[in-house]
Amino acid sequence: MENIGFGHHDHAHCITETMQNAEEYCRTERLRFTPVRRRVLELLLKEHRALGAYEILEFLGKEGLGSQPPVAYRALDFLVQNGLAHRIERLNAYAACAHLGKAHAPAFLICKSCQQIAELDGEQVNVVVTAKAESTGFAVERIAVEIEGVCPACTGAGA
Amino acid sequence: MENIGFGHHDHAHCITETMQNAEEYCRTERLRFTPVRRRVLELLLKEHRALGAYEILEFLGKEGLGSQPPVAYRALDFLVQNGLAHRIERLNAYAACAHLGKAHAPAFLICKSCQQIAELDGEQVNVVVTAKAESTGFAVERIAVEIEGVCPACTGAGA
DNA sequence: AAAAAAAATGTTATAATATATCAATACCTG
DNA sequence: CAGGTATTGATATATTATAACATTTTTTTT
Repeated sequence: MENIGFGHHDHAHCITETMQNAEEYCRTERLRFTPVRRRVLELLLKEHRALGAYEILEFLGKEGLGSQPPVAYRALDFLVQNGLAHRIERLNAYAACAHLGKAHAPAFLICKSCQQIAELDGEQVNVVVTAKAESTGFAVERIAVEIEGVCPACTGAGA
Repeated sequence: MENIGFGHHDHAHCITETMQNAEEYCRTERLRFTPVRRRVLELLLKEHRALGAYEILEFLGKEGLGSQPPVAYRALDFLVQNGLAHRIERLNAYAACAHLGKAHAPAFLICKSCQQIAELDGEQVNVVVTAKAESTGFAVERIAVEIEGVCPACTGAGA
């Protein structure tokens, strides 16, 4: 798995490609990629950072796609449920998944300064942690690894 | 570091010992271990699970120690800040630290069924994650590892 | 194609979690 | 004990999230 970092990249391309992957993924999985759901994923990709449900709702409202909290929460639940987005517990916020569809073990880098988040490959961590946990008889279902700090760009900028 | 698990233990002893350690820790660090702060830590130890701020506030209210949210949040902030308790992001809740005072890298096991939490030694995970993160130029400040699943007791009970 | 079932959306209301602000009090420290 | 700092008290409000039920859309079955 490739680590998606904080570096510069072809953002327009990363959006269209991920959206295409999402379209295809939903088609093959027979999931309904409805307008609201599609738009929420697009917003997450476009902003390229973790967005709160109410931030998303604000965008949706402006675009006539709904203005009540459940609209945003339902779309986000759908995306998270199907691995198209992740919930960042630390921030009570949501970010587009950087490795669409593939089962993976994300570890998140959260920049305190610019709120951007990056997704590291947490597979190794996952293995270690699972072994440890299961040796105690605990049945692991979900692992969240969230790393708070300052990204390279913000460190450089003196933040 | 010893892993604190879900097994049976001498709970009264674990409370008094941890409280004593906390008292001493605060004395040597010149921290003010005020009645509210002391009581909140006691409650976390007594319940032996993650408690929400408002659950704690309810206890405090009954005991005349304050009834407004900031009372609970301030005490919890103090405990977390000084390593006497941890915040469990996944639950928006708080748990007493099982390894008082020592710098450590906790990883939490969260039982979906009984809400008890256990603290694993996350040192190994910490090292792996920190190396990975810092190789991207990210300055790590805080790592949260939270593992959701079902504890041995609840698995046995068919939960 | 019509009927039935399932999934998604619209809408209202409210619950749960958290913080800002400012006044009052307690407690160190010189 | 005067002055500064940390803590607590109290009010208000912000932020995040869900329950519940009506309506509409889509899919499946007949």
